[in-house]
Amino acid sequence: MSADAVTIGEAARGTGVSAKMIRYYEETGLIAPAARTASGYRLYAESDLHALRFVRRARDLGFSVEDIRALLALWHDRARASAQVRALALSHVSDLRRRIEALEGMARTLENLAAHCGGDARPDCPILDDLAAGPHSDS
Amino acid sequence: MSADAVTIGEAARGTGVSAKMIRYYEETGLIAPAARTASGYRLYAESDLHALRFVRRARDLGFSVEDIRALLALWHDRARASAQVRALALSHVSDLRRRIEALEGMARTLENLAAHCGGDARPDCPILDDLAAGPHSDS
DNA sequence: GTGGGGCTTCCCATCGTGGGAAGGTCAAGG
DNA sequence: CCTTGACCTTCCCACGATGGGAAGCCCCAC
Repeated sequence: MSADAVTIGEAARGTGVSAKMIRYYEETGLIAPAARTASGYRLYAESDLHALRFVRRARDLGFSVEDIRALLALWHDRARASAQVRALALSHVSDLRRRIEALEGMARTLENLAAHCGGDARPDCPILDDLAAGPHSDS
Repeated sequence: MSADAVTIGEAARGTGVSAKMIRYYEETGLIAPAARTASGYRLYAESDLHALRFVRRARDLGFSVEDIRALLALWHDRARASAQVRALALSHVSDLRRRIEALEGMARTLENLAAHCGGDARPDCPILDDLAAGPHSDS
């Protein structure tokens, strides 16, 4: 099995989580307080790095830190029901889908407006006109 | 022509921008400082409400306050070239598309994982396994 | 003239992240 | 043994956009 404990900098390099964020996660109780050397340096064992990679991956998947707290609890709970994990993931998916729809609507509206905007040196621009006209349902 | 100046509360109700945000926009120079009554109350004329609705609409379209600053400048500039507006809008669209793609990737990955997760009471769950396995390119 | 609602400013919190200062530690090289 | 430089520690501040709330003034209707 691999190496012993490493310092925070190596942990950061090895997990893709910045040292700053590792301390933050510890401070907010997302991860357990790290072991310390006699002089106060934090030490990370392989299992700690594993947890950090878990957090990193979940952040990459767009989970909030609070969601990750729940996921980690389920992860550490050997008797967890997969239904809970699945529900959490699917709830997050629908959240993602909602955000995607919102962004899609914005993008479509702007593309429509831009399509009718000459893009030349004339000052007529339906984009500004639309903005000035106030909110309405997009096409 | 319509009414005279209104107070910040009425402006908020009339534009959908909270009083708090109106003050913030003024403080950060996004909108011009409002006129004041003798006793210090802010007063908003129809043209101010127009600008606030412009900001509101642009926020709804996902523009950052900094982007809106540029849009407002172009709006106020009667000799603006529509090309600039169009470029700003399209650049924002590609930003939106990038964010959509990122969210889409997350959603797809999670849906794949959830599809292989029993969702029953057994503790086997590929979602947690994947998170624990660290980052990899999604399927 | 009093009560209640609206306005003012000021400070604080959020969420996740980064920057930087002031100071202790450690390992390598002279 | 001492210096140097890279690393670590804690602490505070900042972002962007928004909301909450306190303390205090103002205005209108009764």
